Amino acid sequence: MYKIGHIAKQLNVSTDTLRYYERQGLLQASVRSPAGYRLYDDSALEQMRFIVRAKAVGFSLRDIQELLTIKIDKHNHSCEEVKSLTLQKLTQTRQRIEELLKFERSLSVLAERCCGGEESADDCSILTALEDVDGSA
Amino acid sequence: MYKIGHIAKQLNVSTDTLRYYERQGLLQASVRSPAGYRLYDDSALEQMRFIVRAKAVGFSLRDIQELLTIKIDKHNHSCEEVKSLTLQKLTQTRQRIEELLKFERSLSVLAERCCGGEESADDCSILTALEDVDGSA
DNA sequence: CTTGACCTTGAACTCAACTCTAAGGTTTAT
DNA sequence: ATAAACCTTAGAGTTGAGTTCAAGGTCAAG
Ligand SMILES: [Zn+2]
Ligand SMILES: [Zn+2]
Ligand SMILES: [Zn+2]
Ligand SMILES: [Zn+2]
Repeated sequence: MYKIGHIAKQLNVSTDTLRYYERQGLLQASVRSPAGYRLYDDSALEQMRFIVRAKAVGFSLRDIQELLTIKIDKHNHSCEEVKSLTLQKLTQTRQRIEELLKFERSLSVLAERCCGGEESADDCSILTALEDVDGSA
Repeated sequence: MYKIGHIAKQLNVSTDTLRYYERQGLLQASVRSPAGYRLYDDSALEQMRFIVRAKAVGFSLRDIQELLTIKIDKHNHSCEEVKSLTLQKLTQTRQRIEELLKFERSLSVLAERCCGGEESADDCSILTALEDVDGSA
């Protein structure tokens, strides 16, 4: 049985994060010590690893809750549900990437055109582009 | 002179957003009507357009504040400052894109391997990957 | 027997960019 | 004259993922 600080170090998260996940219903301590300390067993540690890995591939805590619900009772859930969550996250991620790529292209163009010199910004092409109706943003 | 609702419609933002921008120091109404209504002139409208365009290329409201400070007194600011803000934002954007691309690749791999069928999730490869230490995440 | 490292709680705070609510005043059209 | 469509304010709520705080209890070592 491990105390919260031990788990935190193992998984490189803060104890606050572990308590927060508990409040969010993601990970309960297995038992409490007589003094009220949270005590985690190996299966709790494994569950926390699952959470950390799911976060590392881009799932939100809410997604992870759903994944855990399925994982805990696999037999009454289907591959389809899991894949659907994954594809949904994939779609969201791609949309966000598209949006950021637009930003990236606009910002590159703006940066390329500006001389970046020490002289006054009176004729700065970046400001001009943002002012003009014809800013090629 | 335009009332807030007029500006809001023109620029496709909410009146709340305009009031919020005012609180944030981004855009003051030119004057107030006797009844206390905000009245904007064309230069205020232009400034709001600037803000909207800057947002559209990915600048945050805080960035935009800095840009406006420069824009309002171009003569005492340099191209270098403007370009620096732009490059900084570009770097941030690229970093975020990199992060999301990692998510995207991991999620694609997970999704590809899962059959997505209606049968139970007992052997779902996605769950397995997230459980196993060897999850190729 | 006390110091320091650990643990507990609830509540408030953070960031960003709004959005919403309540309770009211103004303008315009019919 | 009254209803619809505006506008005002201060302040609270939202989302997501935590972090920080205050005030205190516990445990091992020296
Ligand atoms: Zn220049
Ligand atoms: Zn420039
Ligand atoms: Zn399957
Ligand atoms: Zn599957």
